[in-house]
Amino acid sequence: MDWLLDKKRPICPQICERLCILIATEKVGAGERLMSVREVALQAGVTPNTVQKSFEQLEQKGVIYSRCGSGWYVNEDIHVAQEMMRELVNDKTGAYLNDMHSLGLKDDEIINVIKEYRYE
Amino acid sequence: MDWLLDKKRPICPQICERLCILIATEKVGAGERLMSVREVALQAGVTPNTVQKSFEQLEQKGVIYSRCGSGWYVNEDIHVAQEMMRELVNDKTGAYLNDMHSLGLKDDEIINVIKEYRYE
Amino acid sequence: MDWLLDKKRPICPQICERLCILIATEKVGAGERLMSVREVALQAGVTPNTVQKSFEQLEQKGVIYSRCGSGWYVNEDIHVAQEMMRELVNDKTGAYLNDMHSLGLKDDEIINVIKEYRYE
Amino acid sequence: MDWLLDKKRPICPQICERLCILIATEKVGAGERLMSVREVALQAGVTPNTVQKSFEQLEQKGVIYSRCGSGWYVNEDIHVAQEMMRELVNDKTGAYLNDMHSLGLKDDEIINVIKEYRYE
DNA sequence: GTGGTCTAGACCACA
DNA sequence: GTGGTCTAGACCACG
Repeated sequence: MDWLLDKKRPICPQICERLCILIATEKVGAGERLMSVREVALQAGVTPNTVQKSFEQLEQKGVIYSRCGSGWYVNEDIHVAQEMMRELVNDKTGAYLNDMHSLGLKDDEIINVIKEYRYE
Repeated sequence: MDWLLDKKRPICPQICERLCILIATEKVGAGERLMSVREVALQAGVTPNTVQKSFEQLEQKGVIYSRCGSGWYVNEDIHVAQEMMRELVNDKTGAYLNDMHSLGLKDDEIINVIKEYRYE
Repeated sequence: MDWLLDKKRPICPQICERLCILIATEKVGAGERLMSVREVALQAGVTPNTVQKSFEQLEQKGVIYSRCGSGWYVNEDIHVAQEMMRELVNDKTGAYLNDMHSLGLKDDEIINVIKEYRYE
Repeated sequence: MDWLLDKKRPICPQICERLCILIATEKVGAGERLMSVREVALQAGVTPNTVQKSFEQLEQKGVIYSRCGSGWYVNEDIHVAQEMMRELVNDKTGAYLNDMHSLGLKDDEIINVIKEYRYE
């Protein structure tokens, strides 16, 4: 699995988002066990500490839960994860459009910018 | 003028951006005098200290310059400001596309999301 | 029998406590045979491994003993179990009073809270 | 201020509780600034890291909020803090009574145990 | 000075 | 092996 973290931005929420996608898209099914904190940390190249924080945040939102000594498991109800994903898309899009408007771009110009965007 | 600052993010660069837009879009023309540090601070609801820092950063990039005892003025050449704006658009678009890809959306889905976005 | 385990806390000591209560309150009499490891594991919804460990800990404290190939039996002297129970009561009460004091309650207020507690 | 932390239990929730009491009892009024993370850390004799975590948990519950570079402030609505305190008392009492019942004690016996409890 | 984030590494108890 | 908690210390940008 690619984690492709953007090191310029806080890592913790990025991990949260990635895990959330795995769950919302049922790559890891309801009730199933997620990768361990240490495993994710190794793959993503960050410290277990940061990953732990991400897991805890998702737990607190009701997306996953932990069984001590055994691992982290996806909540039976994945509705929360899916709703969270929808909100993320909406929030980020809203913020982006806001920024673009502040920068003086009209809606059709924004779409052009996106279509013509060249990835490095 | 609305400053609409996001209190969760660093204030200083946000002020820079806003001033940059004013200049690049010629709301304040080349050679003209900008609002005073105090005026901006009052409008934006931040400390003059922060605004001062923003002005200095723009000066250092060659967008504006100060005349002792008189205030801050837009550089005759607004090319730099316009280039900065283009970079802003590009950076923000890149970050946004990155986020959306992380969230599992393909390019055409992203455009759909934007087209269907409902402003509140 | 309800095992009602708190999945947020270590399972092993919880099993120990429950077994200890059964013995101290003579629900299972001195010299009698306890449920099998597997039976307990099934009822409580944990792995036999964990239950086995609990039995061993109780054995080591002299509360029960195993007869090879036959199962686990309550010790003739249930004094140890009763002493353990008394300690449990004391420890839990101490922790509870500590918590309440931390939350700013005085001794008489604590007793009122308990008297007025409504079970759901 | 005494923090009187019980080093046998997790420190983080203890800090949360203490801060919550300060707010619920209006020792620190609505809108006021709390002690800094570092200050609490020094007083309580723990690392700033742990205190930071506590503050973040209270923020997430809507009890306090942070102003970057300035400090942590009590939310205008202290209702949340007061409700949180009530819940803490209730939850801990419920858990305690549950435990005591499991240990075979009746309500009046429990009150006797508390009245006769000797602090070390 | 402040909060925010992360690293590195330790220790514990549970499975 | 796993999660859970904490320490120690670093770096950054904001006020």
